[in-house]
Amino acid sequence: MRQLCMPQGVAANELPQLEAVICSARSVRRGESLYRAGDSFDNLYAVRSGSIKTVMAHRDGREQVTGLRLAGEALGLDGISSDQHACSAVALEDSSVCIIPYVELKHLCREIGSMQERLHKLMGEQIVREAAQMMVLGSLSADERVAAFLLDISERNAQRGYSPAEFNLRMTREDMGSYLGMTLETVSRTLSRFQKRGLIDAQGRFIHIVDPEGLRHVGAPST
Amino acid sequence: MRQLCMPQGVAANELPQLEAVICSARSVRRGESLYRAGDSFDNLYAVRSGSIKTVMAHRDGREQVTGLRLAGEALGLDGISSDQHACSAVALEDSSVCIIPYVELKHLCREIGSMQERLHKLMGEQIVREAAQMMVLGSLSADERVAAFLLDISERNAQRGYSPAEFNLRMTREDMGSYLGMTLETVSRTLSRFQKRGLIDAQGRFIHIVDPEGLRHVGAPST
DNA sequence: CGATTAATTGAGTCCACTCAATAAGTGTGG
DNA sequence: CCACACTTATTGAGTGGACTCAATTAATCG
Repeated sequence: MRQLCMPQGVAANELPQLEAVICSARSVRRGESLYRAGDSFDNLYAVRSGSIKTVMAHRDGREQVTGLRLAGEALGLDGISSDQHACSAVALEDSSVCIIPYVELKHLCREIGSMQERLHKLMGEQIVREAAQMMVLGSLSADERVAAFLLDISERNAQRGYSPAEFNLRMTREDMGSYLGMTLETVSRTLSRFQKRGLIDAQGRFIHIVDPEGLRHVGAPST
Repeated sequence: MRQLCMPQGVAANELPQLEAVICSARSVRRGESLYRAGDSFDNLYAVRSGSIKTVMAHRDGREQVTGLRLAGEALGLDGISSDQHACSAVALEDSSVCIIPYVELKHLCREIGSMQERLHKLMGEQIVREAAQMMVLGSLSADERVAAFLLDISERNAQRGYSPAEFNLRMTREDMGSYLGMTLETVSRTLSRFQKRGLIDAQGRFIHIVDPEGLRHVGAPST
């Protein structure tokens, strides 16, 4: 648990203080919401096990997956700006999270510089990650989007000490399509094509990346 | 200047302390970069006058506009996560910015709770704004994207005390297209069509929003 | 095991793209 | 001030990539 909740960048001697703030854990069953858009914002979370998607809704009801959090990653920053969550967090599988009360974390950040630094970096990382996803949605072809997504998951798995080559995606083709701005059919076709080209080996939601370099060079729209 | 640099949420009696941190201002000529992707991150900025776009580059050189900052808005948060800026900031017109050294701001945030709160909200707002833009790029049709963009600018103008109905956009059709994930030709055609429908009155980069409610109801892809 | 949800694949359509040509700005120097 | 070069914007014609609709097939789960 020490490694999972707000992990990097906190000096070992400060861990007890952080643990004093992390009051508790909570489990979330598959399909259940950790929080919903509009809920009052009280806590940040760190995914302890499992995986969670964040979903944002448009006025007219259309929904889009705006993020995916794997074990070890932080969650809930969307509530800071307005004291209400801007999106919903839904478990993709039975998961558990650490609860980090924001008010207490704020106080801790005023006492401990490295905690302040860590929280700022966490927010900064999300800002950069979302900007990168804007590039994916705005500039890449369907093939490139799927390739970029697979490589992103692969990289994040590697960082967290799991296999970068094999993983269980847990989300449906529809979720993937929603996150990547395309239809579930196009996602499915693209994965099938990647498989035929020998780039991946997909059995439903279980993905084996055979040729990461190949994925990295999946062609641009036309040029 | 008091209203422009880190404006809302800072109590009046704390302003002198904030002003001690805002060391200086800087002007940026049209087309010039305030900072470039890869530059070391030292300062946050507040746009004092003019407007600035942020641009992110893909490995292969493709660029995309990821944000637009108007007078009164903050800039530079993309550098916090890695101590290097993740995108470039380019002036759309001759502009000036306040320079807020990050290290000093961090110290101030540890001393003054409302400053900490303000910085957190600033970052949280950017996170939510970017998530909303992901929705625009992933779920909306070309017409809806342009309408959403115009309404966003209109709203931000209103918040800053300018006219929500008339404004000079300053960016080219290409910049708009890049930001909205479409080609400059499609942007141009869409604006022309809006004009024929009596939704807007556009003279080049000068936009007059005639029927904001109409814009809000620009149709979905098919349904 | 049967019921339901998820994934694959095919056929045909359409929206936004590319390519291209013209028009309208913008700014600079003679 | 106008003429020139250059950038930006508009509009047209035709194409194509991702969409919709539809029909199976494969998983998943009570």
